[in-house]
Amino acid sequence: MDAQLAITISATERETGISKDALRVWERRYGFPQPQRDSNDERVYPQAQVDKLRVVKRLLDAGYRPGKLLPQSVEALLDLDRVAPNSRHSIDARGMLPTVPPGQQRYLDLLLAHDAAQLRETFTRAVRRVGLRDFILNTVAPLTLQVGHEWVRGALAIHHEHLFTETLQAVLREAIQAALRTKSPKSAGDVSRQVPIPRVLLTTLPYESHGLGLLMVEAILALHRVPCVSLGTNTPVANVAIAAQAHGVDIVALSFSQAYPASAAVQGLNDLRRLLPAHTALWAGGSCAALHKRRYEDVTIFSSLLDIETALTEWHAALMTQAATQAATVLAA
Amino acid sequence: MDAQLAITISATERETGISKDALRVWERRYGFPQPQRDSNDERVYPQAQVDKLRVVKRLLDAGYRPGKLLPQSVEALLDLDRVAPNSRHSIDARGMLPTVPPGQQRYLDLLLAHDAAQLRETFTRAVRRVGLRDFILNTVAPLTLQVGHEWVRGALAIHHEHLFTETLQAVLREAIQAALRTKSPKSAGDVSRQVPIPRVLLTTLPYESHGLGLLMVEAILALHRVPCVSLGTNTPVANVAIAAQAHGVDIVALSFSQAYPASAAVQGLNDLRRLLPAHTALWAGGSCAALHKRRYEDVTIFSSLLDIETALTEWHAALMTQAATQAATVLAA
DNA sequence: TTTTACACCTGTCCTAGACAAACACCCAAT
DNA sequence: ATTGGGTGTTTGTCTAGGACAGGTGTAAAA
Repeated sequence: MDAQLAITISATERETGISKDALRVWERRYGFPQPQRDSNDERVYPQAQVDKLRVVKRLLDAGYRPGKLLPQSVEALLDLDRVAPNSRHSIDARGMLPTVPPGQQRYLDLLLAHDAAQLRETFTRAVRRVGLRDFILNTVAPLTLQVGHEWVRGALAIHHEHLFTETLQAVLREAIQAALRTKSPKSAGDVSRQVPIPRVLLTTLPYESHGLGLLMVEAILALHRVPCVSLGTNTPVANVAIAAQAHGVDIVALSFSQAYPASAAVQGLNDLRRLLPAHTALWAGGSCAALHKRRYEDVTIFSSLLDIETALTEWHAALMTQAATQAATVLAA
Repeated sequence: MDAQLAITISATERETGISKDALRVWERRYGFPQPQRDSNDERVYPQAQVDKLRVVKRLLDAGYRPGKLLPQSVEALLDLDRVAPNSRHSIDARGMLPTVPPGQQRYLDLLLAHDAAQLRETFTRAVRRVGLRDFILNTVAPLTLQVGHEWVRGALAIHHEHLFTETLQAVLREAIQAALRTKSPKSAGDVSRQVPIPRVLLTTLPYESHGLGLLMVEAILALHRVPCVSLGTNTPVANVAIAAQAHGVDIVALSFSQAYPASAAVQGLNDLRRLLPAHTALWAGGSCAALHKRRYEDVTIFSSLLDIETALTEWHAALMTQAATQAATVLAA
């Protein structure tokens, strides 16, 4: 039974997202993890250690450092995750909150009950009731954080998270299509009246396979009648730049989840900014810590989905100014 | 310029799917790849070598062996890919064909032209014209293979493939919803009349992030009024088993792409079969070589999407037999 | 023709050391 | 009180070659 629950170093890497190299060097330096050995003298990680590693990974992503975390017990770590985290280390405390907002408990219950049909139905009804915009801002965004939190806590298993993602993906895609099909934007008294519509390319960089963020952005933009070209997840930086030029887009928007490696985010954004033409705007959002710690040259950082709408109006304003300047130049000449 | 096109060993692993360990050991044993070194004496792979590695990977997945491939030149390798491959080594020759079927060239052209809107529109029209079933069997399935082939050849870039996948995903999801919404199955004179509908769980095992196969299966099943619970991609074996029981499904269906590591497929399928209750059927399909080479106990292997419909009628037949036997037993008692 | 035995091929794991980049911290200067 | 520039520490990833289990192909035996 114990042997059944112990897994190889490869499997541990896959399940925790911690590299084999890191697992070995932690063992050497901090004494944890301390895997058993099988008959070939190869590392075998018991379930309990894998569970602790998952919590460690979560806290690392929140900005804590390995030296502080690894010597501690699981209980102490879970306390860190429960308690409001060190403000120096964490930007976004929402995912850490122990209390479940009342409106969300219903979804979590359906998820726990594996009621796929009902879950989907409830999502669809919620979209109809409160509208796509409120649904995303007040339901999807916080619920996604909550599900991630419950998974680390052990309250939800991976397949719950998968079901959640898959169901929500289907609902959002349907809602996006419906929003774009609406011919006359009567109720949407916003920036889209007769002004030029920006062309947007949407994707994530390599190692980022979390695609819900992209769909949320796509949905918000669809409400403003901005259709997107989405490349899905895991697009290499060089290819993002090539695709941006080929599609002739005005804006490239990237999404980074909480678990995205900070160094890759920084380098990816800077590289991409260099590869893109100056007139192409670069937007980046998501709960990755590196986004909000660093400063970037000519990259717009979003800390909330609401910022998209602000940025959209700013983009229009910049375009107007530019057009006015050009007109003035022409007149002066 | 040369430096710009050279990448680290991590990036090479990511772009080719060949592990760092394998890259180093190939260099030691076969003399290829032979990366340059940067100022820190670390490996730096020029673009040309990465390109060759991609072709090598493709041929490895098709059943060739490293010892035969690595000493050869790129040109020789591309010839291997062009010519009909060794029948001992390859099960599915369709992906290797150099000729592009006439109906597909249109899609490839749109993809090359980055015309996302038109591509989607053309797909949608094709579904309406020939129906979802024919669309999948005659267009999506072969086109997916073709796109993979063109990518290895270098005719398509990664972002083309991403756009293809994303667009098709949206179209298929919409079509699936439409198929399920159709209340009365007038035209579909098939197995679904009053007979019990099997509950199906759909997913892929870890390291398999190719989700189009799942959507194709989901669509075919939707046409037979079989709704699926899909967990998306990359679900650990243990969690598939737990989810299958939690959802109370009759069938677990897995998809394996051509690049899926053979050993993982064999072990994953056998492990899963052991973890699932005997009355739960296990289906596996896709162009992974290991599926068709090995024999499995009580696992149904699909070599074509058409097999799904056969298996569905067989499932019903088995159910009837079982019910009849039970009834007979009751009468006898 | 099918089966068994043996040799070779091949990817992943191992150890242990080195180092660059990121981080934490302190102090001086604005 | 905040900013800027040190300095020392922390930390992930790279390096090397060796070892080995399991897969593959081939040749001999049934």
